[in-house]
Amino acid sequence: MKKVSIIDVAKLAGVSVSTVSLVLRQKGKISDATIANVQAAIRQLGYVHNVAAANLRASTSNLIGLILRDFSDSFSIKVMASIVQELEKQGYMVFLGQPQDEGEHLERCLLSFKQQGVAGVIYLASDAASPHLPALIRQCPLPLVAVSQSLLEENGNLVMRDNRQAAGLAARYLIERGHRSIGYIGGRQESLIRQQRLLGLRSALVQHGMSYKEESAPACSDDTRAASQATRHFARAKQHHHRPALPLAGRHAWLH
DNA sequence: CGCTTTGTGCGGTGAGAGAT
DNA sequence: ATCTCTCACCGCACAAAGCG
Repeated sequence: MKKVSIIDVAKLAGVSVSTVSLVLRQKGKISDATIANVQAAIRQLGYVHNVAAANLRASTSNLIGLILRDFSDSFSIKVMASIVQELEKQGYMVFLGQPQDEGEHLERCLLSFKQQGVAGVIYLASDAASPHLPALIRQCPLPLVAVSQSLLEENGNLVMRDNRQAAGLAARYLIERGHRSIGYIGGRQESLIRQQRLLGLRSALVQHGMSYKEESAPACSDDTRAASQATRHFARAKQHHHRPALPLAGRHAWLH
């Protein structure tokens, strides 16, 4: 059971291999009759276009190396899913790498990408405490796009989320609706996302003549339970703090 | 004999030539 | 002008040939 090649198709269709190649890629001017002929031969033989060989000849690659730093981060997973979907649409295949650290593991990961001849690398950063990419990524000679949930102080191709602006927008939204006691819940203390959002919150509050208090922004780990516990705790403390006569509902709000 | 150089095949593509 | 074909080549592995 020999593998079917473009030569077999050409023989069966009674044309040359280059004509088959042109039909496969829908290039050049090929008569409808020949196209139908070739396609019938392809169907009959069950031929499958060998993209690896095509890439070899054309010195191209349809492989993209995707590095996902944090598999437990649901946001990164969603970003990855979208990336894979879009790349597949454009005829690319994704190689997934999950280095355990930013040193030796990452180096091995990049090496295997190079060995596979990837066209480029997409780096999905984790919510690290550092606003910088790992040195190995920065020095990577392959075309690179870095995706981060927080702002990075880097040059190059970056896709980032502006947490500072987002928190500012959210805070302004609440202020415009009359809320005057605005808190922020979430993120571990050292989280860069948290720090950037607090900056946005603080500057929005200050702009509206309100003050930002440290105790209005309790930190907690990222999981839902921790967040809900922190929220309950926070709400209770708030109620305690104010006189019961104060209409709490509609006057207090917190970002999460 | 052991090392190095050269040739060939893998499955395709691209430029340019050839046939109608 | 259209359509199709010939030939060299991609990067690597493996085999055959060359050589001291």
